[in-house]
Amino acid sequence: MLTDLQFVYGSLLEASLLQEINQVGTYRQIQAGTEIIRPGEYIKSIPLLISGAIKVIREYDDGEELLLYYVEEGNTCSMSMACCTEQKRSTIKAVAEVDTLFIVIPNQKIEEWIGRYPRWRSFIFASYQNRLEEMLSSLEKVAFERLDERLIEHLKEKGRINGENSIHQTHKEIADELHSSRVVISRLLKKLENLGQIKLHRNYIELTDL
Amino acid sequence: MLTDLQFVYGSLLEASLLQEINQVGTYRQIQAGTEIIRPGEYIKSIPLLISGAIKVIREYDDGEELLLYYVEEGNTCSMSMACCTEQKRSTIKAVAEVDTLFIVIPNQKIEEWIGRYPRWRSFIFASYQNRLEEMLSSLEKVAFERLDERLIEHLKEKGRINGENSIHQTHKEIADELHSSRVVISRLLKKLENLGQIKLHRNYIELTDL
DNA sequence: AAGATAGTGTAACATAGGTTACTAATATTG
DNA sequence: CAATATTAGTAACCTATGTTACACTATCTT
Repeated sequence: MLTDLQFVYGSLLEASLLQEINQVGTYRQIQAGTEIIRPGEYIKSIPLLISGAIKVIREYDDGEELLLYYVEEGNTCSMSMACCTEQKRSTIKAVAEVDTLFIVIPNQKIEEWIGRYPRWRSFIFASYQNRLEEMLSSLEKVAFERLDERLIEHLKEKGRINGENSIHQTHKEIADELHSSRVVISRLLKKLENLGQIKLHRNYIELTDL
Repeated sequence: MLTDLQFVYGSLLEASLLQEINQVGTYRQIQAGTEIIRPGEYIKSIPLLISGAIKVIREYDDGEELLLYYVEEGNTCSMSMACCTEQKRSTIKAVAEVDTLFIVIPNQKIEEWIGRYPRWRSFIFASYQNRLEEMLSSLEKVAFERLDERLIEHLKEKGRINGENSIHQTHKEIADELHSSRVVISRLLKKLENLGQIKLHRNYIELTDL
C-alpha cells in the first residue's frame, strides 16, 4: 500500500502523512460496477483513488439519474467529504466505473490532518475546487450543448476512462446517464454510424472515428 | 463594523477572530448593479457578506450568460476563494443584486486563519459545501425543469432577494439570465398574466399571486 | 415636437427532442 | 427446443422552445 501511495501521492503530500495514511487507511479493491455509496447512507470515510475511476451520480425517485462527475487517480470525492463533516446522509450514488483501487480514510482524521499537514489542507481545498469546476462544466454542458454533442462527449469520455475504443453500454443505459430516452439515443447513434464515426453492435459501440 | 460583524458572524466565528477581521478587513458599501468582479481579473480577497446579495454569473464571448448563485448575508463566495488560493484569473462576474454591505478579507489571511481558528475552518468548508449544493441545484433545474417552472422560480427568487413583490427587470434581462430568448420569455410571462399570477408593466412585473 | 430608442405583443414557422407503437434480432431460461 | 426477455431499428406524431419579422407604445434626446 505504501508504495502505491508514494507513487500516486508522493509529490502531493508530506512523507510523514503518507506514513500515517498507511497506518490508519484501509486498502480497497473493487470490481467495475460495484456500488460504493448508496443514497441515504451515512458516509464515515473518504476515498483516495489509487487507480481506476468512480462515477458519481444523483438518483431520483422516478428512476431518473444525472451523471455528476468521475473521481480518478490522485483525487478524492468532495461530495462525500461534505457529507462526512456535516454528518448528513448521502444524496448521491457512487459506482466503480472500472476495476478500482482506493484507500479509505476515516472521517475524524480528515479534520485532524487539516490542522497538522499544510499539504493535506491544500489537497482538500484543491479537491473542492476541482469538483466545483466539474459541476460548472456539467452545468454548461446541460445548459448549452445539444444532445448529439453531449452524446459524443459521453462516448469519448467512457472510452477514455475504460482505456478502450469501445463502449460497453446499452442504448438505454446511455439514455439514463444523459437523462434522455432510449429511442432518441438510438436515433442519434444511428446518425453517428451513418457518418462513419462509430459502429453499432448489440451491447457495445465501437468508436471508429471519433 | 465590529457591531455588524458580531451581529451576523457572532455565533459562527471566534470572538478573537472577529477582532482580527475588524483590524485587517475593509468595509465596503456598494450600490445595486455595481460590478464587483469582472471575468479575467485577479482576485486578491474574499467578501464576507453583512447584508444584501451578490449575484454570481458566468459570461461567455457570444454575450450568453448563466446565473450560478447568489451570495447572501453570513456567507462568502467560494468561487473567489478558489481563484484566490490558486492565483488564477476569475472566470466569473459578480454583481451586487441590491445595495450590499460586505467586508473584504485579504487572501493571505484566509489560509493563515484556517490554521489558527477552527471555526473559520468550518466556515470556509461549509461555504464550499453550500456552493456545491447550489451548483447541484442549478444543474438539476436546468436539466429537469421546464422553462416556465424556472421562470416562476426566478421571479420568486428575485422578489425574495429584493424584498418586494415586484421585479424590476426587462424581459430581455430575464431571458439572458435563464439563457432563453426575449420572445419566449414574453410569451410565458403573458401566459402567467392570463392565469392571474402576475401583472406585466413596462420595466417591471408585479407578483400578484405567485 | 420630431425623431430615435428601448420595451413589449404577437403571429408564423422551424426544429430538437420526447412519446408511442410496432417489428425484428439476439440472448436467456425452463 | 420452445418460450420469454432484452436490445435495437424505425416510423409517425407531439410539444416546448427558438427564430424571424413586424407592429405598437413609452421614454429619452435634441
